[in-house]
Amino acid sequence: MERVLIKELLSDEYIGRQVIVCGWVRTRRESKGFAFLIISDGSSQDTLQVVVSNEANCFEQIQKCNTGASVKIKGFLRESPAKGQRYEVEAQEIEVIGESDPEKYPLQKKGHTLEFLREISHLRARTNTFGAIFRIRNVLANAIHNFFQDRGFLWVHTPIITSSDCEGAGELFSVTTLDFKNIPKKDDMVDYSRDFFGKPAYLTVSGQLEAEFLALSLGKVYTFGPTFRAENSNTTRHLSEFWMIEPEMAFADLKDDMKLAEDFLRYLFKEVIIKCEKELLFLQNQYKRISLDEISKLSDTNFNHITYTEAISELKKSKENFQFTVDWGKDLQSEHEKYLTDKVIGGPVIVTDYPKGVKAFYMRLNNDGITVAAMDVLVPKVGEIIGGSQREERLEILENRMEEIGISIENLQWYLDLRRFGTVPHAGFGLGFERLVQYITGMINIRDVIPCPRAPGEIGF
RNA sequence: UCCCGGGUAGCUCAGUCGGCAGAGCAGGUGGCUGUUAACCACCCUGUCGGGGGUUCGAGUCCCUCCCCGGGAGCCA
Repeated sequence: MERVLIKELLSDEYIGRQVIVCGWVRTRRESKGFAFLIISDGSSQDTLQVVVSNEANCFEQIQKCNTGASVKIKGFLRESPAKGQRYEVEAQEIEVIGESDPEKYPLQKKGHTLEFLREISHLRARTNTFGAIFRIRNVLANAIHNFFQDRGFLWVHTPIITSSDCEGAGELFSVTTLDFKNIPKKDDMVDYSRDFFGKPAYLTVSGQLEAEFLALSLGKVYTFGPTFRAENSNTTRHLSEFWMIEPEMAFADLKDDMKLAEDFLRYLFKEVIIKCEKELLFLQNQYKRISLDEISKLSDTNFNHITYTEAISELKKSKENFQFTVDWGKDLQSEHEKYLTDKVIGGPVIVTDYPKGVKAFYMRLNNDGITVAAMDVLVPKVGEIIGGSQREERLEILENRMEEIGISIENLQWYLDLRRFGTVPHAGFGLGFERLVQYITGMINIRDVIPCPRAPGEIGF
């Protein structure tokens, strides 16, 4: 007899059939005549109620079915005579595969705070909340691939170890095999020629520059992989290791880029509603921070567009008492972004055409000479979820920008080659995967949407 | 890194003016019931984050360090 997942089991199809279910005990309720077990197996938001009659041979096994124990149960699926669940399994055989000492098992038959669960990351996926989050995370990851694959994008694998430290995307983690107790020096400086790669190496902060050369050969590509930032950021929306999706398209401008970003997000909202309705409903009821209706509405409506200049004028009009002054030329602060999404728009918004001074060197200079073809997708509560742009494809202008900002032209000759030989307009963006999951699940802290969060001082699991 | 708020039983938290260390939940035992985070009774549970100081006496006041949370900056 084959084992059946709870996800498949709870249906009329299995009524009256003998089945085997494996999982972990959530709770046990005992009485003289009956015992009830609640089992979860990770396949579904639903749990399974197992009824054990005191006349069954396996009744004595109940003593070992403490919270956390792993069990294999053989029995018949029945329609449940009591309220609270539609189906249940009437147990005939119970095998306790792995016991769990109730005095030591940290997960109790009660609610726990997210902070506490963060300290037991190796067990928290057994809870309703984290089960829901990680199933949603999986569905989104899969949907991301489907979206791009359906549209002819190639998944490309950009390096995790890089030598370029000039993207300005943040602080880098060094990668080295040098012996810290005996660091080779030359002229009082670290002699990297003796290091593994013969020069300094780092963990990647972005695969964009590599994605660009692949797009300028293959047409449409995307990356989906881990990214590392060594900033000492202690916030609810930063991780030191996170996953990023970076599509890049040749023969495309900012409008195409925006359209892609919008279609992309709408598709993901739609998919998660179709495939994770139970998970979303659970999170909605438990934390009251998301609404299925809202996500559903988002999956079907166009995003608002606003230029940076318009945004500044909206912010100046407002009577809000901002901590940071609003000035054309300065970057938008969190409080400004929140005001735009929550008060002005009331939903996600795409802000475009930022002053060149607040954006990266590779963004395409607009005809006005002072703004660049950039776009940020801002969402309520989380803030920036996507940052993208049309890239500067004109060699001379790009060189001038790099000089202006002080970026080594020498080290990026390969990047400039793309403008020397068959340059084309191209555009792309970066989506922070965890921020997407955070936005959709409504989790306050980004550390709760990734199995093993990496942040300053946090590398426990 | 900066600004706030915290750290007391396994978990969540109360602890007044400096004077015997508390509750709910969890756990254990017994009872009871097709039970639903069951219910009822009883029982068990402490490095009050670490170190130093003031005091007859410190969970409580002072200094210091560590850790956690929220906000900010940096960014996705």
